[in-house]
Amino acid sequence: MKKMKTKLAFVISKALNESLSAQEIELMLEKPKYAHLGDVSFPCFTLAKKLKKSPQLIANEIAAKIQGDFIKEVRAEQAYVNVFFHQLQVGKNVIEKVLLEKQQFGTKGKNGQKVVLDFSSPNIAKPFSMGHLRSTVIGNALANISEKLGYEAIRINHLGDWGTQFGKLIVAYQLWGNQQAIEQNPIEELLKIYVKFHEEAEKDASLNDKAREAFKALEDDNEEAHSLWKWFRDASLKEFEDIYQMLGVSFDSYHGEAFYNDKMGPVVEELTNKGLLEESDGAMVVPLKEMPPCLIMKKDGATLYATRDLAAAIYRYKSYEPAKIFYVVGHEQSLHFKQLFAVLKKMGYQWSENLMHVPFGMMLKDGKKMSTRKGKVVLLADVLAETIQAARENIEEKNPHLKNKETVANEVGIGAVIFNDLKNERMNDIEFSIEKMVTFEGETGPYVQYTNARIHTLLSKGEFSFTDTHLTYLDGEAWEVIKLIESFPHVIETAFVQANPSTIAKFSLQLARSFNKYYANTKFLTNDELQNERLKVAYAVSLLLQESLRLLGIKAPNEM
RNA sequence: GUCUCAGUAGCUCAGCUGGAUAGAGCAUACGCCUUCUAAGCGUACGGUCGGGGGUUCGAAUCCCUCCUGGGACGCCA
Repeated sequence: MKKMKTKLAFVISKALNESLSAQEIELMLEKPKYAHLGDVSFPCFTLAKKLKKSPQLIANEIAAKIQGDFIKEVRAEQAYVNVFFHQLQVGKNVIEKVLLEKQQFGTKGKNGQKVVLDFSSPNIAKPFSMGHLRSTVIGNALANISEKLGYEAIRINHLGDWGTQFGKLIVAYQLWGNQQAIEQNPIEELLKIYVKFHEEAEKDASLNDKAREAFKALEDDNEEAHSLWKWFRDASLKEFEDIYQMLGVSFDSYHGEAFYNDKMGPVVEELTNKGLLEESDGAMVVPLKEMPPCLIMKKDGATLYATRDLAAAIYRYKSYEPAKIFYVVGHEQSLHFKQLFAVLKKMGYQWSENLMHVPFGMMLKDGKKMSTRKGKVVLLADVLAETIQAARENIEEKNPHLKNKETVANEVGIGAVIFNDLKNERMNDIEFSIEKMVTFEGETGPYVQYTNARIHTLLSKGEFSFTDTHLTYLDGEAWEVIKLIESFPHVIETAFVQANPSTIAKFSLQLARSFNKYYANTKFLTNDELQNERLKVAYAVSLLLQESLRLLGIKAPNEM
């Protein structure tokens, strides 16, 4: 099935005796601002210069020449050629395609290429806050989108599992740690002794020296230090797993920072051999054009963040040979990634061009960055508990006889949180608001889920089944719905190209809204020959709503 | 200071590879459940698209400049 725009562009190109190619024309086609002006329009301003005629005249001439079985009417209005499609004809094509392909609509065949996604990446022994949600849900959605478009997605959780804080944790544990408490509540307890360490270190500076020693021991592979580190890591990870399970997120690799400890030496060596390193104030750096130099080694010879990321990029490229690597990491690290990619390029790695930083805005509280220290951190687990509770209350109030109440409450509550995040333009900062998240009206995840659930009721009450995929009738009010359905494959591709899942969230809202409008004014269960035709459209809508939600990592209950 | 992101309705945001009359949701007011889930639908109210220049037949959209706010800028990650 060709896109309607593509078909129309072809016809217009012919009308112009192919003085412009169909591809060129397709780029010029636009969606009229108002529905009464048609489905697609072709502005003739630019042609006016070329043909030395008034745009109105050109519009008239083109309008007179174009026709096709899918075109119902063509009007020249001012400088525009406004085209109205034959609604049933288009609807027939689109619905048939969706009914046949179901959730595979818009899916592309496997292309044999891999996409590596580095996302979520929380720090060990620190709470999983609302701040970590963004990377997690954006990365997960991008992975799903990549798979839909034929890529194999490799999901990597680049854990923050190394660094001097582990020296502090080890010392703190040896002084005040309680094994049982940590087993039961790892992150809370570890955070507690971590905070205590900082308080005590204010009074007794020798603690910091001890922490340095402990970290040194850890780096030297001291057995006790290592086993403590591993224990902290495992225990934290176990707790993160609960969150990931709620969010429906999984990973192919948990190789965090520690994994690259033994892989940085060769990178430094390679940089040296390639003559890229320079000494600067005692540190080793790679100077870069038009940006600050990239620090590779501290004056004490220790490696840095950038060194680790270089090692990771090279390792990942060698292991997977991916077509793309996405780094779903906050915007505040944009410079770091620019430097990282530039250094790889200087090292002669052509593939550095396939690395893409996918930045996003911050989660703010009271207009400011959330900070663990200032007690401004909001735990994701707490937020999810609240939204699930809100979903429970809604169910009790609105649909008390629902089966699987608890499952649905989870799906709705969690979906609300994920959707609330993904509907936003990636780069925008988001002001944290629990009130907004427990509101299930308007532009929210539950609104989309609810629309889908109502369609399921329609389908089951109407005993919908289709023996043929042919659509024989279409309500005028369903036209906007049909046009949206047609655009779905394009929406997915845009989301991928722009690495922006919000495109899909916005699409799902539009589709739900336009269906609800249709639904509000149309009786579906009429027990006549039209019932099944209307249900075909409704079914197609529900398939796309479910698929959109799935791509975003959100469940779509049949009832709620 | 340099770089970067943002500034659109009371609030939260969409629209930004330039196009016809500026779009949603929330909030407010008023309607619509004796028939498909009211977590829904409708009507009304609401705008110097941060300011000023420029490019263009045409600018919320592109360029310059200024203002405001966030972030990043060598030995943290």
